[in-house]
Amino acid sequence: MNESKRRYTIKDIAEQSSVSLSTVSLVLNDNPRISQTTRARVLKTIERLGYQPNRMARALAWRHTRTLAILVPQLRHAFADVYFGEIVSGIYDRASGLGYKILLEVARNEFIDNKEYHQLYDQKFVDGMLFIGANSRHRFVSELTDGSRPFMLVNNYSKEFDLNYVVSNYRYGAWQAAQHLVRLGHKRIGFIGGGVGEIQTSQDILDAFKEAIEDSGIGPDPNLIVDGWLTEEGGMKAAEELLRRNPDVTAIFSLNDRMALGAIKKLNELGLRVPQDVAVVGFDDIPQASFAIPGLTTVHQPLYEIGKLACERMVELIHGKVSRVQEVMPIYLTVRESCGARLKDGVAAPTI
Amino acid sequence: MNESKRRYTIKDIAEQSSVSLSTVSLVLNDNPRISQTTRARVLKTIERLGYQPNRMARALAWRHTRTLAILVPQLRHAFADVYFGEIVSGIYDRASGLGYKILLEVARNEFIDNKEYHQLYDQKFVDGMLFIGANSRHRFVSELTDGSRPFMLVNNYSKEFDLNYVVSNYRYGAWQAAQHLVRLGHKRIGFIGGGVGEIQTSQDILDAFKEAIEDSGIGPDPNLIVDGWLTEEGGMKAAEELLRRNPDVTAIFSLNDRMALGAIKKLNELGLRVPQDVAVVGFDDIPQASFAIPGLTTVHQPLYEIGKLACERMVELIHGKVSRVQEVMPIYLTVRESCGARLKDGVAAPTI
DNA sequence: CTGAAAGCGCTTACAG
DNA sequence: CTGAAAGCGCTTACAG
Repeated sequence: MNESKRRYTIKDIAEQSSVSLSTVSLVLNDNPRISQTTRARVLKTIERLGYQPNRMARALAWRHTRTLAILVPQLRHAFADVYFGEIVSGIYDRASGLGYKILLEVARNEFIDNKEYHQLYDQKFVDGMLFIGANSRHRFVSELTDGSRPFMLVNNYSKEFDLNYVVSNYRYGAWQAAQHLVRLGHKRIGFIGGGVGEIQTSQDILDAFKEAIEDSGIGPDPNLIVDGWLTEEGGMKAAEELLRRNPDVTAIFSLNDRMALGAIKKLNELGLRVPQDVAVVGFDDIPQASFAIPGLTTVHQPLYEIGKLACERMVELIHGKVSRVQEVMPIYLTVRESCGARLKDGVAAPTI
Repeated sequence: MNESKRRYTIKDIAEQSSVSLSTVSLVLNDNPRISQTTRARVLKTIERLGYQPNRMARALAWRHTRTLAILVPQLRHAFADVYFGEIVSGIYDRASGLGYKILLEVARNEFIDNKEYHQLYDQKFVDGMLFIGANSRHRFVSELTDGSRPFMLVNNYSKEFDLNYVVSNYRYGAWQAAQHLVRLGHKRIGFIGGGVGEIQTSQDILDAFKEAIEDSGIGPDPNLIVDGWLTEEGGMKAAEELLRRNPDVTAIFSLNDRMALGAIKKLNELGLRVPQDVAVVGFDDIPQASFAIPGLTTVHQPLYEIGKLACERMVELIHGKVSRVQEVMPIYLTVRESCGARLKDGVAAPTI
């Protein structure tokens, strides 16, 4: 039951198999040079002793660790945010299949000031890093453009720096959602934003929203745009402010689901019905969106798949199979009840 | 901008500082034996070259990595579950403050079959492991009882095995919630469970629920107990089944918030008002609970704090400062609107 | 097909 | 107060 205190090393295996250290190492690495018979013999004693090669020693000799870092911005309880969680799950699952371990990192101030984004690579702790949720204040990413340290933005991109990324088609998604509201006859549509001007994809959503609105002949109105800080609390406050400034609003486009859920909560408190009095559409399609009351119409982002793809490409980057990855994933509107287009559950929404 | 390809090593620092390797290593480890002057000199060239010690080499020499693994069960997109996410955030934040890195692991079949729960330690990949969400099928934990490999159950415990854990007082929490419902006059109270018989804390909730009900003179009724698999979908199905079997139900106690939210959704679809027709209480107090409509009355678990404490104790375990940790955290009911005790927002609930 | 030796980049007794 | 040397546990040319 209780294994002996000292772990076995390659030396033990060599001795007990009557071969050299090199030979053991070579079979450990599936080198075809070793004959089947000695290979089998070595494998047997490895099995018998339950030997596990020390990964630190291998990493030191190999100069890589088969470990990837997932980096997220410093937010309150970042790992409890479903948006990040879905992507992390995708990355983890793919990494696991490819034999990679996942290390968690938060872009705290010290992380940036101490250049830990370099240290992680240089201390040979990770082979690559995936950044979810980067914003314009994370200027250090500019030091990761040259490709010497495999780095990627996940579901985000940069116009300023030439970085690797996998991102969904935010503009098209936002355009679809806005068009949907317009086609439903709404003319006074409020916009609850978050991260606009700081997060490229937030900017994209707002831009596409404006474009869709104006394409429909509805003039832009700065009064209809408020900030909700991407949180439920923020969404509540934003909805309140929006209604105060524009009592005639009949629809709200929220830049993410968390704010949309907050907005619905506030609308409810104000005695306004969703969607009869005010229609609401969100963005992301987090799992909670479908269990909200009413079910939230929102732009579905394939978060988990984005995570998987990003991880896969990252490993290709590490192995030098590709030198640049800049991929855009399709994205579509999921119609539920909060926009009023669907009257009965189970009935497909009219695309008009 | 672009650093030279080869990273500096301790040897470079030694040469450029005109000292030996040992000396550099000793200042790296803050050894007081080194004089202030040479120490300063070495530090200067470390600074100048931007030298970073290779962590793999240190780990090899030290025989530990200052890395902790967080283990979760194999669930669909486990890291997107807010329950886990809150705890992970707590562990991460504390680990970060203590200079530890966090590695993610899922208890997949291969993880168990290949004894990766041993490998992780024996390959010197992690110094300790924290398991969130263990259930009775994870029998491998029995091999982690002897303390040779620092291991801990987070917000869970075992009656069968003598393991380290930090857990909240589930029984008392459940008892409070059940009592609350009883005092509100409910006599036909449905119970939506999940993991009962597999997860010790789930069993505890059910036991405490039954106890509270029976203490109040209400006889037990197996018909009132259904399984909702701990998910929103499951909660919806469970609520439906519960109402079908017991049209006279006036309250529902859900073993977690996710199912409670699903139950409310289903009640809504069935045209039943919460709390007027059916009161609902949940368990966990995930962030979403307060933004649900109506706000969910639920037992607040200090998930983030539990994660922090578990991490802190784990590090003490690693350093041999403690040899056993079995701590229970207090827990209390948070009253919102879904139980009907609170009529207006902002008004404190009567404890009766 | 196999082995001896140098090397990966540190740490830590042991001398001095 | 500082240095030479052995060691942590592997891998990988280089010989043979």
